[in-house]
Amino acid sequence: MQEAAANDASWLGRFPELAVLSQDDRELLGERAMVVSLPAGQTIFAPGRPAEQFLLVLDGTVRVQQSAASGREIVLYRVSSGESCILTTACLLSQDSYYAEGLTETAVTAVAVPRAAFDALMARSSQFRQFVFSNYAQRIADLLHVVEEVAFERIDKRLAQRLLERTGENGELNATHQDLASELGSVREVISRHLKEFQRRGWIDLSRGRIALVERAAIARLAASD
Amino acid sequence: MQEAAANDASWLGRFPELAVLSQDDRELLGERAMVVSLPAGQTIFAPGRPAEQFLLVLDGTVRVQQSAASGREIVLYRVSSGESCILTTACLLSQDSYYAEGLTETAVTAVAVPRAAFDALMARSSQFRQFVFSNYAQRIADLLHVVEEVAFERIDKRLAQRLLERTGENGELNATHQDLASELGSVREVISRHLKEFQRRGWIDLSRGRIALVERAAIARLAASD
DNA sequence: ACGTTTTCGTGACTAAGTCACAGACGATCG
DNA sequence: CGATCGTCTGTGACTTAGTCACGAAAACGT
Repeated sequence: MQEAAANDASWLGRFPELAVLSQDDRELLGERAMVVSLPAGQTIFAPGRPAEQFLLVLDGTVRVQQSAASGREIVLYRVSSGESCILTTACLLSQDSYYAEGLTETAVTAVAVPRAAFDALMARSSQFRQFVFSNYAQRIADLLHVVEEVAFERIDKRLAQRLLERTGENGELNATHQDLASELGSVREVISRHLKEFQRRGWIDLSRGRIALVERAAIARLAASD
Repeated sequence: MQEAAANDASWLGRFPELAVLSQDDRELLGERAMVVSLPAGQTIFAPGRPAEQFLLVLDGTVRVQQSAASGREIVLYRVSSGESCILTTACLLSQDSYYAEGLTETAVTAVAVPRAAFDALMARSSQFRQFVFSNYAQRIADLLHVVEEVAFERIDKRLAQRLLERTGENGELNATHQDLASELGSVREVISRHLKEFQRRGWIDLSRGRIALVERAAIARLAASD
């Protein structure tokens, strides 16, 4: 059995884009980065709190959302295994931080790269820069997608998309109507009425805090409708 | 009178954050970057078109917007003197580009930094990296702001904000109702009705393609209302 | 002056969000 | 087990936003 060194960097295997780093660069990450574990439901960044490290998620998911003063919320994107929190890091470094916050949705293990090591890698590795920029690009694309949906798409279509995205193998989803409303930046009443209508059409099965897909194909059709 | 060298970099004065670059780095920019002029109304980037250079705007403004299949549009942000187009550069480098496009709103002069020089500077100058990241942060903050507004704010308030933002000294704005609708991701009829109501209250003066603010204070009150 | 194009106005309708309140479910505790 | 309590869901009445269809008015060129 192989023993893991203190500065083990075997987690690098989770990030294919980092596999191309030089031996030196990998060693730097192994030495300076720390694997951290976080429980579910923890706020890992929020407005006003400076972000002092670059996080790479190994397991679990982090939900990044925006909350309005009214209490309404909208999910911007999720960071899951093999992805990074780069965007919000930079965002929170800026002076006027906007109201975005990150929450662990499940228990999360992540690699924390200290600011100094991050900067050193940006300086010496073009592959690392490539990794960082493509991460940025992905997140920006996610944000543009949110803008597009919220500005131009119907709520029933967006709801159908979320139901498909967020149900597991078994076709079930444990979420309240309010949870779904917060995903989409809408309100409970509207979501309840659409869910009711989906149920009336026999597409889903509703019970308290749980939704089961019955006619996945019909939902997919609505989700893909122009 | 001082003669400008072919590799003049006097434009660097427009970017205070780049003033701290070393002499070497400034020379690199002077040698490799090119000042370009673009007419108004030109598409400078669009989905599918690869972005092969990093643009720094010297004069004029670039409007970055998103267009839906339905024809509806929304302005994401504007890039003006002393700012850069960094965000969309990275975004368009990514594989699945979303529908964001950049248009020169006025005639624009800009500095184009080729990809290779950009990469070299990212490698050797921490100040340049700082500049790039703070530019990213600003744009991301802009996008989050758009999400917040479009998801949670009333259209009359957003319209009032835009009227204030986009009127000049003289309190006038040359724009059609459709133009304003495209700013906000809304539709002409809705904007027309709100403008009509503003006029009825004596806040503005309407004529074809032109809006004049009469009661700026009242509009500002609506724009700032919770 | 005439027809053309663009911009603007409006009514009738559908969709989304707000407000207020009632009922229903599920956990917990005597 | 049955009563109680917090959370979740259902619903009606209303406001705001967006859609559709059409027509009128203003600028423009010839």
